[in-house]
Amino acid sequence: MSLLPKTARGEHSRAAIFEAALALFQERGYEATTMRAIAERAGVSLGSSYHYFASKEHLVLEFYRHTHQLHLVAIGPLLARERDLAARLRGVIRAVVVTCEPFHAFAGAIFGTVANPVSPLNPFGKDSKALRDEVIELYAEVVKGSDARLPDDIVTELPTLLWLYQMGILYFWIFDKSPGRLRTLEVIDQTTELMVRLLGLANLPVLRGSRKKILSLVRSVAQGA
Amino acid sequence: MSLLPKTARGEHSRAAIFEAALALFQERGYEATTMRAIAERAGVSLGSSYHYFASKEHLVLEFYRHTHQLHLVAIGPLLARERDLAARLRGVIRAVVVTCEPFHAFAGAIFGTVANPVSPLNPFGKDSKALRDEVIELYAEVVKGSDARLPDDIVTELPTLLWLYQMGILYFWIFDKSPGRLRTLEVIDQTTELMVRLLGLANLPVLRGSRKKILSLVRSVAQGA
DNA sequence: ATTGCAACTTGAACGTGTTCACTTTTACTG
DNA sequence: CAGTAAAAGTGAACACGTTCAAGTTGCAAT
Repeated sequence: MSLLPKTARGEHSRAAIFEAALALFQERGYEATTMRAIAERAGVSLGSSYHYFASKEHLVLEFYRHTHQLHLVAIGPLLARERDLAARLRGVIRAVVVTCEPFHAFAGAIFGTVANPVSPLNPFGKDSKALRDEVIELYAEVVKGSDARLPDDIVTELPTLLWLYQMGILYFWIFDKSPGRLRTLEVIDQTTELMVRLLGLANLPVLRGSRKKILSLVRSVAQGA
Repeated sequence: MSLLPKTARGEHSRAAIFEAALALFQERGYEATTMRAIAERAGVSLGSSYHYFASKEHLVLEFYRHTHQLHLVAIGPLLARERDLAARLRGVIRAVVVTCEPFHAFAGAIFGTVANPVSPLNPFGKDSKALRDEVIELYAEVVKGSDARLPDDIVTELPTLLWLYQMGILYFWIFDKSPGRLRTLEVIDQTTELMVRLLGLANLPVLRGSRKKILSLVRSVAQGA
């Protein structure tokens, strides 16, 4: 049972535990970091860690919230200034990998847990719903704040698709060993441009039938999860 | 260190361990099955299990090989008879989920391990290369054996894309709680039809530019992994 | 038959994440 | 201030996956 602290002392402990975990994850990697080491560095007992975080995996969930906040801060100016959809998308997704760069070394170990349908961290699950909705809402903002004219049915489903797209990019980024993670940045530039191009074609007569089918499919799949 | 058996006795032990693991995974699920329980049911010691399988996860890799064999047997007649690409695709992918149906209950627990970039089971990794190549080769056969006329550049990249598509379907299938897994079958029918339709459109002038870009992107991504 | 050696087998021991019955501290009430 | 209940904290104990040094088996060569 993971509890929110109700006293100043509790808040301090919880923060110390998370900070110790984050530091150790970066120093040694996720698996080499033991709960005992985290507790020791945080200056609390092993049992106390479990008072605030239900499991080692839940520390990772907190890590996601943390990077999401960093991401939001990083893209604030861009979203306020830029109106072109392709540029907004490119900037936001680029900011994701830039924000996560300091954690690249242990991100791989974490992704497995996240993709695990059984894990409490799995993006389609209950524990991560709040954060998921926040991220999807962010992409709704990316679309709505642009000057692109898109059909309503697309506007409805696009944020969820962009959320999935972001996860795909992160998965690629994890494997990316190129210097400065340049390959990932290239892929981001190409895919965002391509997506916006295809969105522009969505009203072509030959494609309208497919578009309806695709959107109906997307709705059906999104609802299932 | 996981070793292949060199004597009849060794083969018997290895088979017994795998069969015990498979049975227990089905009865209790992946995580509730302990290596001790597997060893006990197989009639060997705990240490012997590790003589043939480097880890609990490697038992899952063997499980993949097993289901792949079942899948190959199941689709043999279809591939020999049917020439229509959409029908071949639909049949092959449907056969995947039908073959895996008996293992649905514990498939979820396994997928996390598979998606984990750090795990030896991760599909892009070394240990699973042989099996991955086999599956991609299967989809090459699905495409080549059809009467569809596709541009060479597409024929080259399509098998890998279909392999990825199959994994996507399996991920959806894991979450599917509908009776008889009907939703998954529906999604398969819709997506295969859609894909073949889009492949037919790939030569349209408006799309040719995008197609080149998409294929170049696919090549770049596939090579990265 | 004896030897030698590789294949095979064993289970105690290690470090891990997690649990839980218990103690200590904190904050509030009368 | 005393009392008390909630919050915070503790560490021994548990079951697990994994390792390893030592043991046993079977067979080919001498």
